[in-house]
Amino acid sequence: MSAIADVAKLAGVSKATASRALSGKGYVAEPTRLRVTEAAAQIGYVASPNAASLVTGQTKNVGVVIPFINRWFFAEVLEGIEEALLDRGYDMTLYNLSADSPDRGRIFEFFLARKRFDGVIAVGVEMSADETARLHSLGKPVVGVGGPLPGIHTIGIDDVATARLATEHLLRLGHTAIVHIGGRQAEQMDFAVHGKRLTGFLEAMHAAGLPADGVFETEMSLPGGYEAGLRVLGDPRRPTAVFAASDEVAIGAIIAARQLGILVPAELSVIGIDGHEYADMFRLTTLEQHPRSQGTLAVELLMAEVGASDQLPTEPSHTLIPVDLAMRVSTRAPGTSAS
Amino acid sequence: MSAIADVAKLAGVSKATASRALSGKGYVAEPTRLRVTEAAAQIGYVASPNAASLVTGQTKNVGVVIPFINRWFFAEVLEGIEEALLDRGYDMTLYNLSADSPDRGRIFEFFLARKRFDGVIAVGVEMSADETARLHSLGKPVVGVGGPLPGIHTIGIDDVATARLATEHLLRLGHTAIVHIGGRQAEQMDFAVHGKRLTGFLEAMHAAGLPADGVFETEMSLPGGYEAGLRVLGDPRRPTAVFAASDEVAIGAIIAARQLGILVPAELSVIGIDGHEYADMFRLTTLEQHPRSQGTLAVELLMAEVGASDQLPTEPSHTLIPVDLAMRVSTRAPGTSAS
DNA sequence: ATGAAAGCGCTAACAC
DNA sequence: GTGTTAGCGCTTTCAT
Repeated sequence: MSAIADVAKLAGVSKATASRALSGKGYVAEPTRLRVTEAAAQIGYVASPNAASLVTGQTKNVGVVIPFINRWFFAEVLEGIEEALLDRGYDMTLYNLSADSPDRGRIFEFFLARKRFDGVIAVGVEMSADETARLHSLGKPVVGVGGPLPGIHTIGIDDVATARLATEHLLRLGHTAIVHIGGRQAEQMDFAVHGKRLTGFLEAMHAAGLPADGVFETEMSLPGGYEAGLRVLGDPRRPTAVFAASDEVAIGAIIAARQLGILVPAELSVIGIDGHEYADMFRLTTLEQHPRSQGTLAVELLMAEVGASDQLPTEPSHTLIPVDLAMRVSTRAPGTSAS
Repeated sequence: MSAIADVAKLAGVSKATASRALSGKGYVAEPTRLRVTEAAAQIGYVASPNAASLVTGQTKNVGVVIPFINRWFFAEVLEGIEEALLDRGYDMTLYNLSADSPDRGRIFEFFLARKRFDGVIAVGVEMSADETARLHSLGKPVVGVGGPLPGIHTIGIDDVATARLATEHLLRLGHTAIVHIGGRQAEQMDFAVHGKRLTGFLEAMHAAGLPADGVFETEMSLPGGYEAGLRVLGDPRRPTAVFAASDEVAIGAIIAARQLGILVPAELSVIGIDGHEYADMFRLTTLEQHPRSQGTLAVELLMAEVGASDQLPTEPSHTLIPVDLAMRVSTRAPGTSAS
């Protein structure tokens, strides 16, 4: 006998009434509702989401596709999503989609095709037209975090503008020997993040009439920043400031600087992008991009679409998260020491 | 019409045969099987796991309960689990169970009660007798990572022994002024990890006939290690070696050391526990505890139980992951400089 | 080796 | 307001 039948019997009502009482949908007399909820509590009844999904089509589950778990920005977005989802009674199913792994195909063709979710959040995943089409054909809403994606609602920062902002901050302090350490252009992340941040840097330098020949490529990670930092700063004609394409790269570079006996920020200003919680510790200036809130916002966007699935789809938009210079600014004018 | 009915019609067989052909269970003539799989491929058929679960009770989904996503050890375990699960065609549903948040109750009483999974992996979560009982009553296998849990299979490292090993390594190098930086005893993590690692330290110091009064408590994180590092190393009578209760604390301490102009490892040896991938960069000696493999192993254990659910339950065991001194040893004898 | 029919646990029409 | 009935899409006896 189905579980809800037990509840119904115990409360002396029909399954239908029990269902209505428990789900809050449809008319149920208050005393009846009470008897049912009590009966449910007594047996410890929890509805089988499978059975419910089968008939309603709603799964109370959201799929998240993400390329990394163990990278600060992504982990943070994930925590934001998870918390927001939990609040709404949703489960989160995680698909760790390594950039160009052979699993990518399987995830789209098999895992996602199972439609175990009411919607999908793609974090930092640039989907091909084919992939978005496939997702759309499932008839489930999709939102993206990280960059514009044709046909779906997305949020993210303006990478070019952010990079320009960071560079301009250094310029404003009087730095002229500025170097950019960024991800390798040959191994772009999705949404060409490496390229966009480089572009912003170049734009700012050109606008200031400065040569922009100080561009160093490395892996977009802490060890990558470290490695590049050693290269950049080992040279006696080293720059007075570094704009790193991510906080992780920036921190790696700072570690390298200290390794070489260079004081940060007294002898070298470093600025990154992310608003990393460790920035203070490393004396790092960073631009705040609120990864946690990006996760929360993505959930809100998705929920709006989940609820309004029968409405006309609104024009897909790309919402830009405002990026601001974090309070913990510790960059200095060149040659300046203590604050 | 149900999707499998479409496949069946296209292949000219009954739903039952189509199901058998697709699932591989039951007798199907080879040519028939072929016709069915082709038909399925043609329509792009993927079985609805909801409907299947409803009748089989199998969900092809595993729930993971974990206190942090954004901490290196946990993120790494998670990636290991996710990969192993994906290989087996399983989905992973994540429950981010913050230590003592009010959500904890909700997760056990509501989310987990929904039984959307064939099993649960609890990572670094010490469950109360009540909680394990509740989980058991769902009739789904559970395995734990991090410490022994009564009644279920678990894996983890021997925290006391590992801490002793780390301390002994420093003693063997000739250090006598050794300090322990660990998590606050008042805010234990689950499984009393802080306490156990402290115990191992004290045991080794006592065995060596040394006073063990150098114990500093802080938050078990990178900033925590930094803060404690400043305290410990600011004192002119500073130690020659630090045993940190985790790599994150160790790295924080090293950052503090460099901030204070102390060279690591030339002037200060630091040892941690985790086998953190960033250890090299920080010149950190660390004990390898293979977090990724712990995730993989947990999945293997769980799968064994999922498959053999009708067998007699084997006696729950706690498997100790061997911990070894990572190759990247850079600790030094006191007062020693370059290698 | 294949098909017909029952039913997993629930919700949604539709009657009353 | 409440009960009756008919499925949701699949797997699984049980016949054949």
